[in-house]
Amino acid sequence: MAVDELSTTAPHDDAAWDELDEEEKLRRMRHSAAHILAEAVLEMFPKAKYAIGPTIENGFYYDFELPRPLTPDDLVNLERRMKRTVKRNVPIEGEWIPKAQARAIFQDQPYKLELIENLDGELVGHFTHAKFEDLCRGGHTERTGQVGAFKLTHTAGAYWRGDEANAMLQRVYGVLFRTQDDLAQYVQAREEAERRDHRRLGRDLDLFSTHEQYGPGLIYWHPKGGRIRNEIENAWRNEHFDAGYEIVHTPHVGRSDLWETSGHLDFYAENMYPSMDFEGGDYYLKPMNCPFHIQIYKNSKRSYRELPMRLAEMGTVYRYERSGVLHGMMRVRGFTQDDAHIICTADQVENEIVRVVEFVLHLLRLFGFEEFEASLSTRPEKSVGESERWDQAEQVLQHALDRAELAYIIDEGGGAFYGPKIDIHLKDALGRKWQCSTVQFDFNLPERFQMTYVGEDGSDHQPFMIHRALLGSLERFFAILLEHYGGAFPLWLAPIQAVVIPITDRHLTFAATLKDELKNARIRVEVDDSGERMGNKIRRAQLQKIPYMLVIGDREADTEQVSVRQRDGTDLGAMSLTDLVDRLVTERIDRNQQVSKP
RNA sequence: GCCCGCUUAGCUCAGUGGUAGAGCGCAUUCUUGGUAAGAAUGAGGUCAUGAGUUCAACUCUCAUAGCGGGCUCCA
Repeated sequence: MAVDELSTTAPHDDAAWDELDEEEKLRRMRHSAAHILAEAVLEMFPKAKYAIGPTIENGFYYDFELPRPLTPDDLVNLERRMKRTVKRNVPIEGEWIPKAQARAIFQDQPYKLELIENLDGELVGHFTHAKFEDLCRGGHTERTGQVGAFKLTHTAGAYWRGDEANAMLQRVYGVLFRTQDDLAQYVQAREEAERRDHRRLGRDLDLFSTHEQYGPGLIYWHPKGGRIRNEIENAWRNEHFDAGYEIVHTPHVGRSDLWETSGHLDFYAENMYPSMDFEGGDYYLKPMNCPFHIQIYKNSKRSYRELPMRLAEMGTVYRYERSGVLHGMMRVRGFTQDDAHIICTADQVENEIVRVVEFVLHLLRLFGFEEFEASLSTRPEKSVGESERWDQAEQVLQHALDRAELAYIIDEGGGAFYGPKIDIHLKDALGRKWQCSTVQFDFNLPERFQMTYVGEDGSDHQPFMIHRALLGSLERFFAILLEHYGGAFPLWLAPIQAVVIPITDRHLTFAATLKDELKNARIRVEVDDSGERMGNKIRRAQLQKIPYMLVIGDREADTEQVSVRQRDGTDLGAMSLTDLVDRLVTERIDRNQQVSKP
C-alpha cells in the first residue's frame, strides 16, 4: 500500500469487511494479530518499547526492545495472552490524529516518535483495541475475534529499520491463517521442508560435508554427491556444446592489475579474499570469471565473423560471505558457477538473448522443473553506459521474454550498475521459488577492457557482452535439486541406481554376474553382500533411496532371472537380465522426470 | 559482523558439582533368510577450544570458534 493512500483512506475503513477479498482479509487478520501480540508483550513487560509490526508472507512479526531476551516459554505465555484477547473479541478502532497528539500519546516510545517524525502529512493513524494503542496506517479486522488461527513460531534479533548501525531489537514471528486447517497444513508443509532439508539429506545419503574447523562455507563433495554432480555437469556440457557454446577453463587466481581494470577492487573488494603476495605481485582468488573470459577474447584480434562468441565455464569462484549468512550448500564461500559470456554485435544481441532464455528453460526442464517466473530489472539510478544502449538492451530483454512466452514482472531500477538483467525463478516440488538463472547485459567490462572487433567496414567496434549463469551456483542448484526430489533422484542422477540383494551367500556368484552385466551397460550398481537378512538389505536400500532393488535367491539363480523392486515399493516381479538392462537404459535416457515420493 | 539459542560416541540425542549413557551406525561371531529392522558380543568420548571459580568442572562464570534461527517483507 502506497504511503499517499493514507491521506485518502480513512483508518477505520472497516465498514466493508464482507466485501474485502480473501487476500485482504488475511492481510488484515495478520496485521491485527501483530497488534494483539504487541499488547501481550506490553502486558508482560510494561517497560517494553515497541517498534513495528507488519504483515509478512505467512503471518506477521513485531519488533520490541525488552529488558531481557525472550525464551520459548515466553512465547507460550504470550500466545496464551493473545488468545485471551481474541476470545474477548473487542473492537479494533482507528482514527486520524494530529502529530502533536500522537507525540503526546507515544512520549515514552522512542521508535514510535521516530516513525511519527518520518511520516508525511499532519495526521497519523492511531489504532486501539481495549487498552492497547498503536501508531498504525490501518488495515485491520473489525474485532479481535476475527484474526483466525495463529501460532508464535520463533524470535530473532533484528536491527531497527534493518540498519546494523541501529539498536538490535527482538523480533517475535508468528504465522497466521484463516482457519485451523490452513494453519495445520502450513505447519505440515514446514515439516516436510525440514525432512527434505539438503543438509540433513546430504548427511543421511552421504553426499557432502563441510568441515567448519578447516573453513566454514566450503563444501566437500563425497563420492555419491560427486556422482550426481558429474551427471549434472555432463548434461550441462553436452547441452552447451549443442547450443553453440565453447567450453573454457581459466585460472583460480589473477594478479591485481586484472582486478583493477575490471573494477572489482573498487566495487567488489569487500567480497574478495585478501591478496596473496608473491614475486612482487598481489594475486587475488577470483570472485568472478568474466575478466578471464575477456582475456581469451582479447587474445587475438577479433572479426565480426567470429561473433557471437559464447564462452562457458564451470568456474569455481570464492567470495567472502559474512559468517552469519552461511547456510549449508545454499550460501557458501566457494562455489562453482555455470558461467558464460556471450560476446556479440548489436545486431545479434536480441537473437542471443532469446536463445539464452529458451536455453535456460530447456536446461531446467531437463532436471525436472516445470514452473518458472521471470523478472526484468531495469536501469538503476547509478549506472554506466549510454542511455541509448540501456534502452536498446531493456527492449531486447523484454522482447526475448515475450518471445519465450514467459510471464515476468518488471523490477524498475533493479538492474546492476553495468546493465539490465533477466532473472528466472523456478518452482520446486514444495512450491517454493528459487532464483537460479540470471542473464545480464554488461556495458562496463567491454569498455574497461577495451574489447573490440573489426566490423564489415574494417573499423573497430565495441561488442556487446552478455553474462549469464543458468544453474547459478552448482552447489546451490544441487541443494535445490536435492530438496526438490527429497533425495529420491531420478534414475539418471541417482548415485547408486540399483542394488543387488542376494538372499544368501549361495547367490553371491550370480550377484557378481548380474553386477558385471549392469556395469557393462554403465549402470551404477552395488551388491549388498553384508551378512544381513534380505528384509534389512531392502530397508537399507530404501533409506538410501536407491531406485532399483534386485533380489536374487534360488528361484532367480535357477532361471537366470531377477526379482525387481522399485523404490516406491512397486514389485515388478521377475525379469530376465536383458529386459532389466533395457528397462534401466531406457529410463536413464528418458531422464524420467517424475518427482517420485522420497 | 550483530541479537538469541545450541555444541556430549560417526549420526540423533539423554544426563549429573564427585567412575560417561541410549538408539542407530561400525566391527566380530552365530544365523542362510523371499520384499522396510534376526541375535549376541565388542570397539568407539580430553563431554567444541581456552581461561577462571571450586578440594573437585562435562556440569557454574567469562572469552574464542563453529552451527542453527533471524537482521525493512518497513506505522
